[in-house]
Amino acid sequence: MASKLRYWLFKSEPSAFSIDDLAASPEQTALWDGVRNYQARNFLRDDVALGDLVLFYNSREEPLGVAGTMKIAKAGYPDPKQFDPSSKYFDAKSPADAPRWTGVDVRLIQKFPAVVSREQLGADATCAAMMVMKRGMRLSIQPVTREEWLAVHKLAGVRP
DNA sequence: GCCAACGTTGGC
DNA sequence: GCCAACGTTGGC
Repeated sequence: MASKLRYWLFKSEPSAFSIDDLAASPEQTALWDGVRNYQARNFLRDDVALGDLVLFYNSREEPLGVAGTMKIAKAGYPDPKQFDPSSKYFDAKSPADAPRWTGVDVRLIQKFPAVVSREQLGADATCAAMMVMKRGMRLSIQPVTREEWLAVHKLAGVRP
């Protein structure tokens, strides 16, 4: 029996990895790596499952907001960058036989016609309650509800 | 660029 | 195991 589909929000700085970068990736699929926060890692490792649906959120750089959607193409596996000394995400303390950090593969579903801004999100009763709208909530991998998923699509003017 | 909020580190 | 110092996140 299939497990219940979950909904998530992943943050990325567009200058590091944008939704256009994802669209330009082979098969519009890429490794979501570099998560170095334990709570976010636990979500990636334990809860994010194949087929789950994800909001792509532009963090720290304009245009802030939800740029589009993607789905999980491969569930959690060791983030290779933790073993790459040339990477800023290298972690010398991560044991090779028990990797500390997890990545997942994501595949583009759609880029929204325009980024759904924080102003739009804040003006919507459903979206305003999302974790990402809370001040000081820094978690880069967040669960969202089905209602929030649908409300963001309504604001974007597209079908889920 | 500012600064508040948060997570991690390290001395004790 | 506490907690101050420090580094990072992230909106403004």
